[in-house]
Amino acid sequence: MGVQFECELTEGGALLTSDERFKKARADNAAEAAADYVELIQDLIDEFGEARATDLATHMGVSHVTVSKGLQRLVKNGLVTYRPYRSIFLTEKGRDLARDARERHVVVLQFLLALGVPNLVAEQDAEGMEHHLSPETMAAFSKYLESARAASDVPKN
Amino acid sequence: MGVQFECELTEGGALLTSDERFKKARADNAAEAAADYVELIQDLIDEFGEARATDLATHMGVSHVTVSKGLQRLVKNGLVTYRPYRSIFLTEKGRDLARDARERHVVVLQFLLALGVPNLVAEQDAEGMEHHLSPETMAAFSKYLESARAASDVPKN
DNA sequence: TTAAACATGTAGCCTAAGCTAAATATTGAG
DNA sequence: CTCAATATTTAGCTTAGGCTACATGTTTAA
Ligand SMILES: [Mn+2]
Ligand SMILES: [Mn+2]
Ligand SMILES: [Mn+2]
Ligand SMILES: [Mn+2]
Repeated sequence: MGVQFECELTEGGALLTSDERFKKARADNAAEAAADYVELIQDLIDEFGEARATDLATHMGVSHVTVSKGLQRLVKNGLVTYRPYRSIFLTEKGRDLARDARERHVVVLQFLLALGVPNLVAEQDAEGMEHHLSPETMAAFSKYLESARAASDVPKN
Repeated sequence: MGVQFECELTEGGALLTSDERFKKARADNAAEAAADYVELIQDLIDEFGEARATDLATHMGVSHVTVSKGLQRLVKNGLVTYRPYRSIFLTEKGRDLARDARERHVVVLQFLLALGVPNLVAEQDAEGMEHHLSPETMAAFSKYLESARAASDVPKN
């Protein structure tokens, strides 16, 4: 499986590549829910000391039933532990994913703001984009962010 | 339905917003497949004069069965027409969506390249990101692209 | 003109994510 | 201590998007 038919180098350098891009995008989509869950769980823990299913439902705009099933999936995937009617904990793996998710979220958001995108819109776009950024693109965003800060932040010197 | 509980303005300007972001991201994900289909169909028509189901399967890296069902959904949503064993056509609505999808694809890709992201990676990230950009962010990307071009393209003057 | 190769469709299965309605567990006021 | 409010789970349904195996239609080369 994988690149079975190289690239179809369409002379014009046009867009006729192979399946890889699409597969990657689909995989990213599948991982999206998990990342959003653990990120939010960590946020709730940081702000309120604990995360409960109801809070997740409220903040994600889904029913509590959806959250319940979602949590069962997270447990199955080793990202979360919890006992019925108790608060939710992240596993080591869950915390790692949450940290990564938060990092992305912040970088993407700051980047969009630096580009001049209005706050609310930037929040929305970041929520979707954050799941589709390679390390290289993350690095490029960060780099831009730094130079943008350098240019405006310290007009001294 | 919608913003039922305004924003929970967490003093620190932190990330405790409400459900809207997540809902939008989910909707964008749902629309993603359709956009990718019509974009690819238009690309194939432009390059080869027609689009067939097999080609779609090959290029998207899914089985022909998945494409068959996908096409039925597209028909149901008024984006495509086709007769069994014949080539695939976009409706007016389908062409509009394809045009929009291509525009986004190009802008996002060019933007990432301008930021210094390597070609292959940029292709991949663009394939996912392109579905999560508001008009505002698109505009910001375009603007950046123009200024970047102005800075390097015409060193004269 | 017919058989093989190729393209498309159908049957039937799966998982993720969503939902409502209904059952059950926990918490908290009186 | 008990009953109501709140939280959680379960049952059972939906749609999108995948899949394999198999059936059927179309093209093409002998
Ligand atoms: Mn997100
Ligand atoms: Mn996020
Ligand atoms: Mn795409
Ligand atoms: Mn695209």
